[in-house]
Amino acid sequence: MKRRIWSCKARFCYAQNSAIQKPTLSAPFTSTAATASLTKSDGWDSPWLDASCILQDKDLLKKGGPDSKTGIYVLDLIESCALEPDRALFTNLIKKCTNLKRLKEGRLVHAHLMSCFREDLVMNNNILNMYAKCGSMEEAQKVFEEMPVTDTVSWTALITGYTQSGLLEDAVVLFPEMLRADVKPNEFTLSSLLKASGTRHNNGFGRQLHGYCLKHGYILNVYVGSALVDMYARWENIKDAESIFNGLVSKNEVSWNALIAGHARKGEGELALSLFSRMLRKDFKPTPFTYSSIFGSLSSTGFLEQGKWVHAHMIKSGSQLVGFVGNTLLDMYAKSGSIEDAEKVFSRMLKLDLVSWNSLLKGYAQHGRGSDTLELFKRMLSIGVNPSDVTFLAILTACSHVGCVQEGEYYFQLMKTYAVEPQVSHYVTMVDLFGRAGLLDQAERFIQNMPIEPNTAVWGALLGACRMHKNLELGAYAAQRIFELDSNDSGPHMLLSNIYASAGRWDDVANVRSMMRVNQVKKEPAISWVEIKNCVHSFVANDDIHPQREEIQKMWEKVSTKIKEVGYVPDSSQVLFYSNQQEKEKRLQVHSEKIAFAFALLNTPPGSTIRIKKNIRICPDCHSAFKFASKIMGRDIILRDTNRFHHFQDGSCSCGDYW
DNA sequence: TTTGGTAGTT
Repeated sequence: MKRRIWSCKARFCYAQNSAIQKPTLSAPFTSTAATASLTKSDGWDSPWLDASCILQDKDLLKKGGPDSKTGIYVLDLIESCALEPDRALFTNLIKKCTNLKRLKEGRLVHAHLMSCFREDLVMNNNILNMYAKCGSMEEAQKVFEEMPVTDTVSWTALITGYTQSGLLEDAVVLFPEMLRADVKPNEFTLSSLLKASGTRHNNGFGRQLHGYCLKHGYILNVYVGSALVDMYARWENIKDAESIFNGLVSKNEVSWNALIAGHARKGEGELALSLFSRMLRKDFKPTPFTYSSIFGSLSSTGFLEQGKWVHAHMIKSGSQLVGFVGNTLLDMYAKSGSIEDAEKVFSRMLKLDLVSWNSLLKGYAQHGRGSDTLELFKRMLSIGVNPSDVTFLAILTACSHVGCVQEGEYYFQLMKTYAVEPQVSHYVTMVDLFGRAGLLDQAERFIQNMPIEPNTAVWGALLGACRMHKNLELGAYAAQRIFELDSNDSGPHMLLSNIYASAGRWDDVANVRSMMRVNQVKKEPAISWVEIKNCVHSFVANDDIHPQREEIQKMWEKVSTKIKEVGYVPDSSQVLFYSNQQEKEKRLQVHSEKIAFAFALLNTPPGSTIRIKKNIRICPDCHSAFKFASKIMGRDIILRDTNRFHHFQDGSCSCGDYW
């Protein structure tokens, strides 16, 4: 073994130093000068280490050999190649470097190759592909430019390299150049170019490619077909994606996955799910990509039953809880309000990565499980996982959610220790933390001292806190800062209007409302969803077209009477969206989540948990009403609003009123 | 005798 290391060290130095000549065993293996020059010229830490690592890296030896064809190890391959250049062995070796993404070793093999296969088209294509796959596009381009002859494979390898490195423009410009050089693209070239086009904003080129594929019959190829479906789906043009998909002569799992992912990205969970069922009926087997898309699409809708059904399907089909599927499943459970299921997934995952830790941390934080968040964070640090900006956002959210101001400040400082630069979202959370705890002045000072320019979200956090603590003056100031930056958002207008309303300043309320009319600010309707027996029902405030309208009305009146008896006082602000006192008396607004709650009471068995989702932030009045209702009606209520969960149980809420 | 398409936590 020792002999091999030394002899190879010598040859590697030689290879780098004088690549043109044929390598031989008589190379100067003790040449420290050669080693030194390598260190300088190539920027390697130690060429000796790089050379020997190919021999000592058990992983490489295990993965790389013994070779299935020749039965010899990578190590032997290098030796044999150096002694007697052999086409098949060299090809094998460069392919191994490509597959294992071993750029440094690949360079060494390249240096050996230059002496004997300089003019060889296929060998050059192999080398070009190695650099492209290892992500070194400069070297790939250089090899390409120095090749005496190029063919479709060379161009394709280069295009694919640029596409996979995210250098889309570089990939795309090669297509006309290729045609000018009279080299014909094939199905490999086209599928790669279509992939690049899918992530570009310019649709014109993609459509031209589509035309080219139709004209030359490439549409029959399953790779080209799937890439076309994917391209249109990424442009959010699901209609065209679907019609191409339906017209495909040959389809496989990837074609289905491309379309399902298209629906998933648009948050169309039900459509994604119906495609999933169609896929099963046609005897296609879902892959990890399918499950990942489906779980992702269901987590954006936030409902549980259908997600559980797909999870059960995955278990039955024998699919392992691998990598990214585990993470999307965990995230789905956390976002659907079942943090217990998210914990189970976390504990059963074969391999945890940073995303897994962050997902559960975020889940805990959003569910108001402050101490669980911090304990998990400590566990994560103790096993040496490096926290990211996402990790710290979850930690700060947890602190804000449970009102731990000092801890929040501590963790904000801790970010420096881990060299994590605070983003604007971290500042927003800190303002939220101070604001919810009623430390409004401190929140304002924090904003004034920010090293980056505060945006509308930062001022919005302060405005929200002012609404909560009924601070008129500071609220108006924060709102003003927001209107300077963006005068079209309805959220801050409504918050400001509510602040004035709760103080009885009707003139100011009217002013804000007229300002909204002048600026043509439209309020998004508040919608609440509730899932009952696999079916999602949606409600808006003052819903008066629902078939069960009267029963719902009666049920809410019953609940409302009961909770008023034990101390619930409706906040007057809930009716202040109306412009005057008269209108207020004419119509009493019942918020959409209350209607959804009454509907769920009518349609679910006693004792079962009610899960509601709302598209905007829950108001203090509803928060208080649900606390009372959970006790009086004996129901657990899990309510998800814009970014957090409120778990109402026996008269209290998981967020400890830091809503 | 080398080149291709599908998922993504804040």
